[in-house]
Amino acid sequence: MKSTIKDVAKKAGVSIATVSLVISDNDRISTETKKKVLKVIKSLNYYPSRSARDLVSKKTGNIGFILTDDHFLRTEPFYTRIFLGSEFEARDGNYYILLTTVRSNYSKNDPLPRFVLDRSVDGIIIAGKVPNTLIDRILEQKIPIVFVDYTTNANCCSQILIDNIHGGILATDHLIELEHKNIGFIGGDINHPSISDRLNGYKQALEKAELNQKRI
Amino acid sequence: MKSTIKDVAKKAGVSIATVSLVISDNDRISTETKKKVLKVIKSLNYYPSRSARDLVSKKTGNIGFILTDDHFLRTEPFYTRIFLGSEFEARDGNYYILLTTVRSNYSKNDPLPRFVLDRSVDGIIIAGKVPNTLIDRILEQKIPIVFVDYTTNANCCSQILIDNIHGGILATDHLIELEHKNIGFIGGDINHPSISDRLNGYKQALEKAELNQKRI
DNA sequence: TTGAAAGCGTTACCAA
DNA sequence: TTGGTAACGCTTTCAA
Repeated sequence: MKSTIKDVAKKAGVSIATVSLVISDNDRISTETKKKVLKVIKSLNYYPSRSARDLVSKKTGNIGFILTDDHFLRTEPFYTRIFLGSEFEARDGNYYILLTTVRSNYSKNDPLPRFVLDRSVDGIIIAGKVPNTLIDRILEQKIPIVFVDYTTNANCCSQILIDNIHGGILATDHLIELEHKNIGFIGGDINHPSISDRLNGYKQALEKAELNQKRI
Repeated sequence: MKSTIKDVAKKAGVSIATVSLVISDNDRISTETKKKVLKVIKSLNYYPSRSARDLVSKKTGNIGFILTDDHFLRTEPFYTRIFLGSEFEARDGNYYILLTTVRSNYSKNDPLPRFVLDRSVDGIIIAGKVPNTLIDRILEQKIPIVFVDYTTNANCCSQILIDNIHGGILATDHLIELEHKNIGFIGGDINHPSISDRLNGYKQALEKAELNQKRI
């Protein structure tokens, strides 16, 4: 049976309030009691119940992570890496990540991710391009969003972006320096800001070099 | 502000007990009240609080998912697919998946995944080969495990396996039928049951065909 | 520095 | 068929 804060309190001979304070590392607890309680906690292998804690603190301790299924299944595990990185950081902050994929052709009638419906997350990370309808509907729910590698005109949210324009310039410049004359551009979904930015950088570099440009 | 079961009860003119019964679709509620309550629920955009629910029901509504980081980051998104599939099914059952990766060289001193420490999951899925130390330590905590594409001698748990031996036979047979004479075998970690099984199938097929075998 | 007790939003039991 | 209420495990005032 999992031990509760009561068990700890009883065994340590203090009140549950004290135990709670020790757990939150409150400074108005004497070093002595703190030490004592801590020892009992360890001996009982006690961990606070997340649900009880969440219930009173009105937090969920979860962060939602949304990407489209095709992004996630890409052979190039770019988004998988971002997901993993998020998980690492979340762990540090004592958060869990709830991942869900949505169809890239998400439509108005598709249901919202469950964690937004039942408010199981304190905030949401959106990685890569997702349908705008979805974003709007989440925004309606007043859940904070952070974008990674995607930008939307809604200037609602923090965005973590790559300098794709500069990347495009650098890549193209490199080829120009090698004295290549016919430099093409292969991109994916041109509607994705990252791709169009790279194309942009590519064009800028070419213009600067006054070369012909060819687009594949 | 998120509405609670109390708000629903008040607006519907019933007790919270009744609302709770309606939510769990209990049959001893008259169709009439049920309809009424359901309408209020919708109008209030009410969703039960997960933490409150978990607290009393002593469930977490979460399933842990463990794999090693290198498995997850593989270019071939095999395990990513398994993860996604699990997520789909979990969704159906109103569960969330908590994913965590562990280092493939997990050692005794590394911490257990947080969700096992604080018991944030009702059960765990382990995909692919993970260190045995880890498995043992989870088992100690009496958390149910299901293995996917990995088997351990501990016959503690359900296991979902691929018939790799037969797969190895099929592949080798195919090449034999094409009259190839020098058939090699390229595998990954030979300690992974899946790989050694395939090698096994390969050998069996060769023996049956009385060919020389070569191993790369 | 510590403790008592209210309250968080549910579920489940027992009455009505 | 419905309602009252204890209980879940914790945090957080307010007192002591």
